[in-house]
Amino acid sequence: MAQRPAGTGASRVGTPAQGRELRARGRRTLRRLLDAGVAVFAERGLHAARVDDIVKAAKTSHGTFYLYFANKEDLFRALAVDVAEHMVELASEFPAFTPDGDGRGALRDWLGRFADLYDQYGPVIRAWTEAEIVDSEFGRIGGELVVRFAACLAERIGAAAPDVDPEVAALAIVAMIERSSYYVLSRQLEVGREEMLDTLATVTRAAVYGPA
Amino acid sequence: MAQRPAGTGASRVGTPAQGRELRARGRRTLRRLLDAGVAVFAERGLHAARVDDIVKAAKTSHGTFYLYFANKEDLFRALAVDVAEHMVELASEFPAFTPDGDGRGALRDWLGRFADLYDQYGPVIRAWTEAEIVDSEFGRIGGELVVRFAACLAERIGAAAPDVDPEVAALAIVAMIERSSYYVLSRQLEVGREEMLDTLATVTRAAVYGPA
Amino acid sequence: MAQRPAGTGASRVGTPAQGRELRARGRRTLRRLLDAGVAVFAERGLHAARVDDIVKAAKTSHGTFYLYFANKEDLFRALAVDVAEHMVELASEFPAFTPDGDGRGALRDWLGRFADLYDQYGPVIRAWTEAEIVDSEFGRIGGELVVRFAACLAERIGAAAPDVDPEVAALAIVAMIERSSYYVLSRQLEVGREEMLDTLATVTRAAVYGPA
Amino acid sequence: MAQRPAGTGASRVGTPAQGRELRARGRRTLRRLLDAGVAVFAERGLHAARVDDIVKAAKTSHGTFYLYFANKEDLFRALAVDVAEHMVELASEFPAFTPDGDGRGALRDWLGRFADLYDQYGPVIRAWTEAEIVDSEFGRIGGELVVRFAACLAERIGAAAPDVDPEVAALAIVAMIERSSYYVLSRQLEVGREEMLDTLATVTRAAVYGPA
DNA sequence: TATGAATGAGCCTTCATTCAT
DNA sequence: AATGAATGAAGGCTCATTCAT
Repeated sequence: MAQRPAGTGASRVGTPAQGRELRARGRRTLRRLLDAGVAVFAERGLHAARVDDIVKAAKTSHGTFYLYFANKEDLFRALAVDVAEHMVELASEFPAFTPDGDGRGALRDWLGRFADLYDQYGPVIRAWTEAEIVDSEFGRIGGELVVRFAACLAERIGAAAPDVDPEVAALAIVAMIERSSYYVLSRQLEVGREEMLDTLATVTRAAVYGPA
Repeated sequence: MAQRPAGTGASRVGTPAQGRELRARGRRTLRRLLDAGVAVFAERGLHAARVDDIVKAAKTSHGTFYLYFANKEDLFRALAVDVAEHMVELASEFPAFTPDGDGRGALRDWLGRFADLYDQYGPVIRAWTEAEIVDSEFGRIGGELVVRFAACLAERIGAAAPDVDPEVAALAIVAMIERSSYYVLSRQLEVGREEMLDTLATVTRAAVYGPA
Repeated sequence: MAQRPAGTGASRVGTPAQGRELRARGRRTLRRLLDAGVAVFAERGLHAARVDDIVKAAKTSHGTFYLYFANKEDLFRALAVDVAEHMVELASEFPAFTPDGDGRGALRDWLGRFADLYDQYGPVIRAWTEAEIVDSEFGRIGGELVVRFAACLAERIGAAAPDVDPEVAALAIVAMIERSSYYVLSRQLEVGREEMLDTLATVTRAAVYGPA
Repeated sequence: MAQRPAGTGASRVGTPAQGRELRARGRRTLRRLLDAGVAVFAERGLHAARVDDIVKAAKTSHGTFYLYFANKEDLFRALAVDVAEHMVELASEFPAFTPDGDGRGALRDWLGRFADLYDQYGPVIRAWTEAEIVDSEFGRIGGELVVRFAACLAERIGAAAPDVDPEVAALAIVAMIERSSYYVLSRQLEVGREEMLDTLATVTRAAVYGPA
């Protein structure tokens, strides 16, 4: 998804200053850098990741890195924006809650898609939590995303469970889903994907509809 | 490295076994450093925190810092161990679930105490998530803590909700509580403490007992 | 650490196996650093020499230094290995002893070559004795060198003077030659080069052939 | 030997500023510090030796150290002066060379006494060579000592071997003896004391009297 | 478009020395 | 006479960023 031909509306991540057209070679280099970014942020976290690690992983040079990104944060932002779009899209497809069994199936499917996204972009998502120091730029990007994400859920919850604050409940549930995915990914919780999805579906649904 | 002094009973932090006894002055310095650590980790996070920030906050010198701690991580560990003990203690007091109204009140109280702990030590707790790179020492401390914490809940949940994997459910709930506290503390969620507690109590209870 | 470049034939220093090929500019920088190392170690000794002194002498920056060497010791090692090769080579050319006058001339020539080597690399050789704490790496390099150096002499001595332990005698003579060169270089002994060489030739020869 | 009662001509090492009388306790502390100095300089060398090492070895405190010595160098100087006196004394007893067998026996005895001294004070002697950077104070102390030491020999040699520069020859021989002792002490040369003494006696004698 | 090389501010850590009790 | 505690100037090393080719 993350292409860099400047000037096209399709582009999601941008070159630092100059918005130059990229030829095939440039596009390949850019892609290598983005992929390397995901890999290195995954392995070392945002702060510990060095530009040197990234260019080595991308098999390119420091000079080249700065041809494509203004700095390390710029690369992170590019990845983050990309993830954000995916997540917002996913959030907008959060299934409507209904008390019948169908609702549960749709919810489980949706959770499966979230897990897929997390598998792919987890490192970037996690790096946000590392950057959540309030006044930093990343913190804001991450924070806004979570809030936006939660807002989508809040709508559905508002209808289904009138006795809780929908915003808070939604955020709580997002937190639950995100962290659970994280624990599974980082092997802190030794449990299979399917079991996690089942449990999350059950618990999430219960949390919204509440006890009898 | 200068060893940290043996415990004095009053505090649990900064007191590994091998240390020498500290005089009153030394104890005061140690306390200033520990407090400064919490403050600085809160403000800047683990990586961004500089020893210089900490000694300035503690109104002492670099040399003195290294008299009490081997390095920044050592200070963090001291704080982390302290938090861990508090949290494990709190976890062991997680109220038994009962379907009547009493259960909800106890749960809300317990959540209140968790929120208090988070107010005090949130920075340290959060810094863990920053350090969760799997093979690092901190990651392990933090990971183990969460698991232990969740295990306490799992016991109760196992009895109350036989149709979910208690471990996963417990971890999911812990995640929800922790992250929610975090969002409130970091002002990413603009909501009052009481509302958060109410909502969390409702949702948590519902999550465990499920829909009618 | 940035690896040091592969050898270019012209020089043997700073050229471990694994390194990348250096361009002309890089080679010049490396050479400046090596030369600066000799100069600074000469002036201040191994311990007292600061990386800062070295980079100033080489007219380059700290960062650059660490591009070529892992640390001060690594630079020293590079120089030491270089010296060691020269010395071993020289040792292998130690003249065969014969009781006639010819032997003495060859010996004097050889001593002259040793003195030349000492003029050029004395600082490094001397720094070894500073590092001779037994279990350190340098100590070992230096120690092995002296032993190897002495072994070459021992062969000749074994034949010439059967009534002394050739190894010990060789080492004693090496010690004498090295220290004398050192005293002259460090101006602790105010004597001209030629006189020193004459005396050493006489004494060394006498030491081997012994009294009538 | 190294007592510190100020004001008595017998004293060889002195307290920094105040020349106060020492009671029994003080004398014991002083001795512990001096002994610790020898031990630590032996183990780590002059530069690498830390005051902290010394006070730990002496089972006393930093504060106490500075009660007895102005600084680390002052302690070293105290030890050095002490050694110097012993060495000069020994040098003055260097046996007169005579071509008969008796001379060899006396020489061997003398070398044995030198070896004893080296066993005891080797570390300090060696530390000199580490400090021989020309313009340092220690370098001067050490250098002068060697020169003085050599001068004693030079007198005898001048008579015995008129065809070499006696000063140079003496220095060369001193160098040989000192380094050989060093190599044996530091285990770089695996040879027994007796063999070393025999060989040194033979070689030294031969060096002076020359071949038949 | 790519890259090898250089830079230097910034941070961590050590250790000789001083101070207060 | 002794000591625990404090200090801060050095000095080592890293790494984001820039430059010249």
